[in-house]
Amino acid sequence: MPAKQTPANDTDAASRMLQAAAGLYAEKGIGKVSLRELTARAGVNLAAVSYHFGSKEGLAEAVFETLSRRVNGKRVADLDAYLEALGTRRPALDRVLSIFVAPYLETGNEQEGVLLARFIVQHRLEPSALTRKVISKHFDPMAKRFIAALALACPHLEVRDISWRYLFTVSAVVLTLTDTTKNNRIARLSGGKADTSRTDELRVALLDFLRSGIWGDAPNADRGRRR
Amino acid sequence: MPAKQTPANDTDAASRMLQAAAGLYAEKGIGKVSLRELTARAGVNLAAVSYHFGSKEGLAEAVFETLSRRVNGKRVADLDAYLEALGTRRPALDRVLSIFVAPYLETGNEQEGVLLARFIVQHRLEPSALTRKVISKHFDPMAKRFIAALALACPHLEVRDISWRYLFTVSAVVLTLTDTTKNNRIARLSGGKADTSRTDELRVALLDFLRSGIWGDAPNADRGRRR
DNA sequence: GTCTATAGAGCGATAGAC
DNA sequence: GTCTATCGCTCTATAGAC
Repeated sequence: MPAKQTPANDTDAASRMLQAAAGLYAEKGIGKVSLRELTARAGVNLAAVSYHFGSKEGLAEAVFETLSRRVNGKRVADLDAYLEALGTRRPALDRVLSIFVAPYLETGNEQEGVLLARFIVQHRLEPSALTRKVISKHFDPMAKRFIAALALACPHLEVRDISWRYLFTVSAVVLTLTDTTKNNRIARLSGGKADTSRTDELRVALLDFLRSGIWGDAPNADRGRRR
Repeated sequence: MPAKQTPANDTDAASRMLQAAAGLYAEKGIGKVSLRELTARAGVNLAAVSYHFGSKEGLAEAVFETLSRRVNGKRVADLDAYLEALGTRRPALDRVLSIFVAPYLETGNEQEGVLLARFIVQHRLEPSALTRKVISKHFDPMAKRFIAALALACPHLEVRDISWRYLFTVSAVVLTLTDTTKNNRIARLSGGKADTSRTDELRVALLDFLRSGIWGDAPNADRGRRR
């Protein structure tokens, strides 16, 4: 048996369909991929989707179930490990946030971060039975863990404030991640001074913004305190 | 001629189509409205859209052209008036932000804020010729004005930082506004402590978050400064 | 000018041949 | 098991009757 470069999964029809679907979802949007286009890219027959996944929606469910389980499992595991290593000490806001945004910004996995962001945005724009199911199963429990961790990191805040700021954080992260092409909007507006396609700079700027926004220690307009 | 309760525009076929389109876009999403559904609600014939607007896309363009021109015109005018009244004094970050988020949160116009937010999110998720045109014509100039105003309000920041934080601000605002139903996600996650359907509380929480995030005066993880 | 009726294209799903 | 051929549906756009 000759040594193949690709593992068995890459040549398996079902795996090729999953890969093609993930790629097309990230590129074109989740609702804009037809079965004909998808099966052409995967190199399988039109009927293969129905045969292996039952329906078009079955394939999408498989893609997002797998992705969401893996990503959120890792986020919660990383958070657990960090909190456990701390013992009774207060977690650093910055570290909690880093763990939270990691899947969106991991270098080498840019496409996965974009796909994940697109999924959340799609759910907000047009929730479906599929997105609702995946969100409640794989995202809600993770979100509750992070809200609790943020509360530990910010003892001066009430749960109410933390909840609001978690919502704003998620919104800022995922919507920013939907525009990371070479000619993204903020690159145009800033003349290239800021550019979401430079992932490392994006991470630093994003974490700065989120840390300050969540911590909340800013001058109020009425008091007009200076730096 | 008997006195009618409704002005001429409300009974005009074109106006009824524009109103029906705006309502359906806000309720169901911009890409999910068929001509049959739209013309049924407007009480006109299926062919009326093509006749008055050329095509389905022509109608959408009319809706968003009008909305974007009016909303962003008002934002820029309000900003101008504020800056002019100040003379050479430094603008308050809070006031600049209030003017910026106003169209999204104005009470009485909730549906318009939602429609506006949906339009931006739709553009990020699946940019089209139509959204690109409206964004570059009606949003980009407004955005540049606000970035400049934020720079005046935050003299300790460079344009690069301001640009990043403007992007995060827009993202947080519009994506938050896409989930303001009675059973919104953050209401579920927080057990009702935070709830985007309570617009007044949302405004306060959002402006707090944005002001802190943009100003940037938060403890860094390494220094571990306390409140 | 306005509407009816339909053309024409693309879609997801599937029966049945192999 | 896999593929071809096709069904039935929905959509936008428009030609032509009124």
